[in-house]
Amino acid sequence: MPARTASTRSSAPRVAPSIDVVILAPRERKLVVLLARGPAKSRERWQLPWRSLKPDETIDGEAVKLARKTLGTAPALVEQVAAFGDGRRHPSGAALSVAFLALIDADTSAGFKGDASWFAVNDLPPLPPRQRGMLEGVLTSLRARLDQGPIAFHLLPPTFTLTQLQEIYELLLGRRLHKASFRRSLHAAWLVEPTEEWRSEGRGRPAQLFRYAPKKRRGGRRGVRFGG
Amino acid sequence: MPARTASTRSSAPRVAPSIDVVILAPRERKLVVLLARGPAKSRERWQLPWRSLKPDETIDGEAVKLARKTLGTAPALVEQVAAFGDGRRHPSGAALSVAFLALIDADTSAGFKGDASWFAVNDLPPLPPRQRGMLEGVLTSLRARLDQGPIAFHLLPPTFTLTQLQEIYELLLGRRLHKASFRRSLHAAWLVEPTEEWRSEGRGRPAQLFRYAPKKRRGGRRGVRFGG
DNA sequence: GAAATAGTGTCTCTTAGACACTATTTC
DNA sequence: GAAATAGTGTCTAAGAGACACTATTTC
Repeated sequence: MPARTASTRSSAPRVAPSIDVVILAPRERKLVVLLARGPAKSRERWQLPWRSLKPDETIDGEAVKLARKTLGTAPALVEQVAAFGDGRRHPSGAALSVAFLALIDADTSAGFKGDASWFAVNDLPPLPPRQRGMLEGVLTSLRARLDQGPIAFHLLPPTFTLTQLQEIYELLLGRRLHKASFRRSLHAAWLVEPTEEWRSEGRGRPAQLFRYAPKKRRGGRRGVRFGG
Repeated sequence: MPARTASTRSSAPRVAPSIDVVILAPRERKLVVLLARGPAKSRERWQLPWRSLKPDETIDGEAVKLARKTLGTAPALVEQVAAFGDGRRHPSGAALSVAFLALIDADTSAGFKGDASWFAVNDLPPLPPRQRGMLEGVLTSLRARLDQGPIAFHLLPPTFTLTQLQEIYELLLGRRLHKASFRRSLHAAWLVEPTEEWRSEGRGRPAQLFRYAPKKRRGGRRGVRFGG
């Protein structure tokens, strides 16, 4: 394992890796992502928020700072997804970019005022090619991790109705879920607890508000899934 | 989104990101990882195989080359896991390292001759701290992805017995599985097909050999899992 | 025949999904 | 009362795990 010196034989200049954040929120039954305006010289008008990594910085720390700076608030969750070092173009010119997922709830995102704008993930403006791939990768990873941990709760305010929670799952999974079955599974997982409050939203019976409150009761895993 | 120039305000020198591979194989009911000797000056005698990324290189391409060079053969699978840019020490001195998983079957790994050596993942020599974290991360990710796709098959030769397959799953999951249930699930997933061959391994009834042959019959997804 | 390993049939229990219902609100 | 939304009870079907069995080999 030779300890390579940082020689620059190659034609391309050495550029520090970039950190890119995909900031997501639910909005009117759509997933929306926060995009920032690119500099005037850039080919694409909109870009994922990014910055270059300097030596001595940790990627997770810088990703949190970048998300907070773009958003004006701290997101409910910031998590690394993957590195992208294909040959595709990135505004930084870096050979390597690290994609981060950040989640924020609808209420907080609605209060957002800043340079950046929200776009539905199904209806996006052109993005630099590598960022396009990063966004796809983040969404795929988000769906895959949905059943691994309680990430969906980060897209909701502290208290929420069970219908809201189910809508988040339906949004992320892209399919309808069975109401009674969804609630039974939720009950069995001991992830939420009811509050004393009820919310009346227009006509129809008011819904009880719940809060995320995981109990330690972890049932033994069952079965082996052979995913295609 | 300022397009930063590669200024070097910081005290630390700019070092290109590293690419590190975790090459795994099954061996006598243990998972083993291939470690290379570090250079004389390095603190740890053994290291994950790594190299520095040069501009214009794609990380996936270079990871495959690195795995092939270390192993002498092409691994059955090479897949990116995550970037590690915590402050921990890496032999390259890089601020950022990208971890790759590589899998190879027992037969091929047994034929390996080279500078590197195999170590059981439960009984490892000291590694550079960041590499230690990378190895843990790769193993965690491998377990999590087991039910997402048929990665376990990459740890087996082209034909194998169902008992071998089950042992791989038990190795990766760290728990015993129920034989009849395992086979029923496997049958339902249409992932393997029997060959005409049978293998007699010492005493006991010979086992039929199977090969990996996924059929497109994908049943509709069921259920929502609320992972803790 | 004993020991060892491969492979299967049946029962039970859990749970996802369907269906149909009750409950509580606004209009 | 009609419409709309929240929440529940029961049945069914799939599948995971236990148990016990049969099958085929070596010694």
